[in-house]
Amino acid sequence: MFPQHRASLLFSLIIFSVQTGRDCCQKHSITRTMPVQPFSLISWNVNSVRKRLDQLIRVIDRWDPDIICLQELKAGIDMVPVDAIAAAGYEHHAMAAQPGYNGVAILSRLPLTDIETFAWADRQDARHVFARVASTGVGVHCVYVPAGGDVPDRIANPKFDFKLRYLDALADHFAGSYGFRDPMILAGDLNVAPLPNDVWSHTKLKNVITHTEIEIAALERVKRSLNWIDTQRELVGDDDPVFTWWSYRAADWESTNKGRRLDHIWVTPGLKDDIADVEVLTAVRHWSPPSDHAPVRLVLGTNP
Amino acid sequence: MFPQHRASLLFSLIIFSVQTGRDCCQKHSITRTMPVQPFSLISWNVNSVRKRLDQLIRVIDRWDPDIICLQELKAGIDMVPVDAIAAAGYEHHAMAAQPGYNGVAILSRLPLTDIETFAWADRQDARHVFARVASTGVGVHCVYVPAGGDVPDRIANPKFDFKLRYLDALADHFAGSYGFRDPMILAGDLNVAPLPNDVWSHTKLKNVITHTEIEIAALERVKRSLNWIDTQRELVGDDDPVFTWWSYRAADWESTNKGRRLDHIWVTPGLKDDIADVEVLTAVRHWSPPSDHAPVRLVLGTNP
DNA sequence: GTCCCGTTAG
DNA sequence: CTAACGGGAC
Repeated sequence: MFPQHRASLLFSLIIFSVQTGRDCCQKHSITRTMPVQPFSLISWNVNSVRKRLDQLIRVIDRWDPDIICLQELKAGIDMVPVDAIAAAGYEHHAMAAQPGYNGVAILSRLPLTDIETFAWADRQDARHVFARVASTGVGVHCVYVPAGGDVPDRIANPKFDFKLRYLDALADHFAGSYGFRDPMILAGDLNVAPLPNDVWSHTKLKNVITHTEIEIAALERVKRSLNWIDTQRELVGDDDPVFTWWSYRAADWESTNKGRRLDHIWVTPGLKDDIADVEVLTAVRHWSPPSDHAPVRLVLGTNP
Repeated sequence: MFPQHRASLLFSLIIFSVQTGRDCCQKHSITRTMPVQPFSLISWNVNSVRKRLDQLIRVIDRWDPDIICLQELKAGIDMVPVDAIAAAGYEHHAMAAQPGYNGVAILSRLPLTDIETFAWADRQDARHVFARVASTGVGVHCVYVPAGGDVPDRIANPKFDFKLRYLDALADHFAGSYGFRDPMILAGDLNVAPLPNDVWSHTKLKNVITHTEIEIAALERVKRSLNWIDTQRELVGDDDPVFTWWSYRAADWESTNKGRRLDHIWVTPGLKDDIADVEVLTAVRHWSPPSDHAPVRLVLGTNP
């Protein structure tokens, strides 16, 4: 069912620095890479890394990803079980943590460089961490976009306003700090289900947060900032429903299947042809005690 | 190690009503009983009946008591898992519950009568419930005496004052409402360790609540009210340490053994000769997740 | 240390 | 519904 891989990596075949030309103050030195062995990345909103530690180990045992992007750590930096994670083979990590809320981490079998954490839209939330895989230069953004509260109104609901400003800041950052040819992956809980088939009912959710027009437009701006490719839709097209999240409040979440696709893995255009597989690990949503999000797994293969 | 019994009961051999004579308004009709088969009762401060439900079932499976007295239910009446308890064979219960704190219950395989709940010392705490085993007339008091806070000073610490007033009210109730020949059992967390060998250090705990002189005197008054017999000390004497409680805050509670005997099972004088066995079920304190109290088990045998 | 509860957040 | 937190209690 699921292809099994040994720990692998993107080998750099052609390495050259690129200046985008649109920006005089390029932050990162950029590397063009070519995968010769499959490389896999799992993104998962764990809803508490402490409560989900056992399941994280199970995910590792079963899929053995090279990189894991976690969102909603919900633990202060000292409370994240880094020792158990390192013991499971992920000795390298880039993390932004805060007590109780938010928190993102990139876990890696291989050394990471250029680690940065970002706090957008005038709040110190731990929602965005970046790192490059040192050996290949591939950049990884792990992002947890604000949920946005209940009322889809910027003025009545400051959380919704924050969400939209967060997405705008993210778009500005990508447009201003990287080049189109920088090989990067963006993985995370983006808290927006942009397409009709990203929700169980396009009509019924038109006015509920995660599927409103204004959020979809804001996410589209982020996507355009670096011509990001939505790997899931690149592979399966837009015509089939794909969900990664099912509310806790429905006991029969699988039979009713009122899900949404809130978790995404994007790649920059240079990696588009390397997309070998993308899948939602729905099985994990059945494990106990569950996160409300299922992990998403991307496999990058050989570019012939 | 532990004698195993089938569900059993006290058969009434000689049944006659008794008037105490000291009180014109006797509340209960009284029955003199004689056990012909072993009868057992377990008293346990569970520190949340919800968190300890699995362990309660294990206790039942292993010791099969006729009556179970629970303290610190810590659940509102609708939150107590009575269905699971009934499924385990205890279809009859007398309960006083309140959300969050306190809460006592008498669980029984056999029908109960004369159920009463009491709230002493001007507070509506759920700390005392009474019932009679219908078939035998033996009365059972399940009591959770207030802990009393940290400072052993009636004036500085209202909780300590409440504890002492609670014990006084309890003594008055027993003296005023029952006769010496009424066969009754008092089981519960009395939150007092009266004897030197009821604590790990008589000297070090002389001024800590549960072992102060004034509490011991107050408990002694309760004991005298009906000439209650302390079954544990009746059987083992006063010279050996016996503990039923070990603080959560010591990880190595068993090796250091800094315990106290806070949980007691008393009987009225008529049942004294029936005491067959009393034991602290220390094994249960090892189960996970533990209560800080171990259950106490009383067996009443045949009176020849 | 463990548990309840209300609050905040999702 | 699930989770973290802070406060109170033991």
